[in-house]
Amino acid sequence: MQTTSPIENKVFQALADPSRRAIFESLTRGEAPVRDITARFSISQPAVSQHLAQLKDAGLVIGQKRGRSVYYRVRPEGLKPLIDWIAHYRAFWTDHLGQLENLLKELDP
Amino acid sequence: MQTTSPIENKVFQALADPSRRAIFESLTRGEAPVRDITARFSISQPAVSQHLAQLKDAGLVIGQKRGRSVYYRVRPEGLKPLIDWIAHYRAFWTDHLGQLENLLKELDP
DNA sequence: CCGATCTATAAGTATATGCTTATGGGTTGT
DNA sequence: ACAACCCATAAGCATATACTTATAGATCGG
Repeated sequence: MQTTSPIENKVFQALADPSRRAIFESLTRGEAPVRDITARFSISQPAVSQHLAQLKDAGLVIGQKRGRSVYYRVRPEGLKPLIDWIAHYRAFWTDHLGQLENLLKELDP
Repeated sequence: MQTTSPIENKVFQALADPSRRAIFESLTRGEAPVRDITARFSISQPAVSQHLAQLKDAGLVIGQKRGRSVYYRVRPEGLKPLIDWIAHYRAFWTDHLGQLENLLKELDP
């Protein structure tokens, strides 16, 4: 609609799909080749590759080719746009309700 | 795909659309009736109402009828699922890279 | 070298999504 | 009461999206 950075868009959109979130979350347990990721879910390997491509384009994961496998792992910095987006309204939250302050304590106790 | 709470899904999906993020962000400036929100963007009033309905269903905004207007405002607690989702992996972030710690300092300085 | 394995990409399809115009219900001012 | 206003909802449409199967390129084991 207007002033939204492309990367921010990509991150939000990548995480909007439950399958991609599940894949992303599963990579939290550690890097894994595509075949292993595929085995964890009930969708086809191409579907997984397509999701990974989108996560990668959003900067949320990276893939490293080793032999005939491609190992994917999470890129924590990829979440920065998401965190920045929330942080952008910190002043508002605290001024109006102070609710976020409590929530943030859960994050950084 | 699997174990994703419905509300979490709704929040992520609601924020995935740039128009809805823009509307949500504009409500950060304060409550506003639908007509005012509509005036801020270049989409029709029904489109705005549909976006607001989805944001409301996700718990991100609430609407209050006053006269013939409906004033919408942000519901900060609505972002909790988003923050919880990030926080859920805090241990992972800090254990592996410690990157998120720095990011969090931006949030709660 | 050859068959098997691993992954990405192409092509096709069904559904979801975001928008539009049309309309109806509710509220206000005259 | 009536016209104007505000909003939500219905219906329709064009595009986006998430999946499938088919396939080709790359790599490994025997």
